[in-house]
Amino acid sequence: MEIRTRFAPSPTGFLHVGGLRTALYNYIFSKKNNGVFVLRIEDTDQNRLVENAIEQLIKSIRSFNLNFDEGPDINQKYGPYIQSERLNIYKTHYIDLIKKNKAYICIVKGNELIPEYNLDKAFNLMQKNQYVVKLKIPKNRLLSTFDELRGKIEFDLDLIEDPIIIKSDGYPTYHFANVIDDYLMKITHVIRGEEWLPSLPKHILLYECFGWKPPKFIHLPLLLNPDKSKLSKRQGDVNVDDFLKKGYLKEAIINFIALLGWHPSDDVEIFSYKSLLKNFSIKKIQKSGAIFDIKKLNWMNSVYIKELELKNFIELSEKFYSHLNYNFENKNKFFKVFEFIQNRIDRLDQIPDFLYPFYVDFTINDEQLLSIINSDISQKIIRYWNMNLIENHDIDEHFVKELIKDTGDKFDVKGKTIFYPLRIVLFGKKDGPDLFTLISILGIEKTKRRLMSILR
RNA sequence: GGCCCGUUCGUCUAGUGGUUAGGACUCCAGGUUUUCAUCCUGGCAACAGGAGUUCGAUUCUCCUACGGGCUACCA
Repeated sequence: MEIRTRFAPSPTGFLHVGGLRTALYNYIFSKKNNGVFVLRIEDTDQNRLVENAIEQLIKSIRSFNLNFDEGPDINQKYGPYIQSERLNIYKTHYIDLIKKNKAYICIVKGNELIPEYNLDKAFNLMQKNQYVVKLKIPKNRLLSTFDELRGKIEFDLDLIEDPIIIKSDGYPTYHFANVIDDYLMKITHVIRGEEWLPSLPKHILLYECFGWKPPKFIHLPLLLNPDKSKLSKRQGDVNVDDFLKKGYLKEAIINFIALLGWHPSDDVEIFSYKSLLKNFSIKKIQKSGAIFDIKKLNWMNSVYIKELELKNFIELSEKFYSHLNYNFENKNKFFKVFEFIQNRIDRLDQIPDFLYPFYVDFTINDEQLLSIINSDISQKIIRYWNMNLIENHDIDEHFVKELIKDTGDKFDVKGKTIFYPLRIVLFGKKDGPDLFTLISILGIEKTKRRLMSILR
């Protein structure tokens, strides 16, 4: 049988990292099995709709290459794929349930819901009254169901109240729409968040009422805040767009969230799409929640950044530096700068800070740095370098190394005593690129200008 | 409160009826880099607790504790 999975977000905002992980697992599982991945929009709460959210969601999902085979804008095989466009489908189904006595209506009177169990009366009242539809939960029954990860789960139905399946505005609730659609869209595996586990018996019961075979259920462990509560805004970013804006690479994000709740048997940490596809297995999904640890993401992101070809790195960085009005005409310098940067950042939004000293004639204000460059020995060293760096001479790595050695011999100093003042003057910081790199990026003219500018 | 789910280093996790309980991130130390970062090496650090089953339990069962989720005309 063809494997069919779905991702079914509500258009209440941007794509959430938890949502992205759910989408990813659904996608990978279907693709691994040569199956079909479906996108369905669950917009049955008219109060929480956010403008353009559907477009945004679709854009985000596609930008991570989680290409769905069926969805609102592609391949309408079992469409429409937007729930608000399926109201008539839900209607025939709930009418069916009422007729079968599996559901009943309640007339809305102010804050009260008054049930009407008599069929004739009910259909009559429905003509000119506001009503909701409730599912009848059988009493005195233990419902036994199954989650592929957790095994058998039992629920005492006496503890569950009759849930509303159709709201008074005519829209279905999640519980109802979700079951109807998963069935009609021939979904074989429902992979969704653990927060749905408590309502599983309602869903199973609905399948029963219609006489349908339910799909397999896999309830994913939750993504957690550092304090172990369900991942939310307030304690950091949750929108994938925010991560993109900070310069996390898509591949790194995918890799990282894939490992939040899943890991194969070996010690590998870095996974491409291909290896994810190859290694993924539902059996290896974790049961307990996973804290979203930004430090590990940062590390992983830096790994992905370092692996990039310089050309690709520059290309991906474009929107993080293009707004700066620096003169990037000197391509040789430009490449050298980025080569240097690539090894030192873990997020692309850190690029401007590193670009700054190379492209802007900064002044040094920090007390500590000033006191270093103003010391007698520093001034002597800087003057010595200014004398020895001569334009039109070949200033290569060897030359700079020799000059460092000379300086050490001449002034009887070494290490930081030499490097700090020079680097502060040329780069604005004690630490950073080695002197040869620095000089070769700045060029001899600018190097000398910076050296001279602080000479007393 | 009730119901459901969960519990291996601080974090993400591997693993097994008998292991020195493995890896990664973080942190620390050393080396390389006459700075820093990178890189390399090493180190710290975990089976929630109690019963039971068993020759032997981190692993199987039960209980407790703790954590989380759900408990809407939201998903």
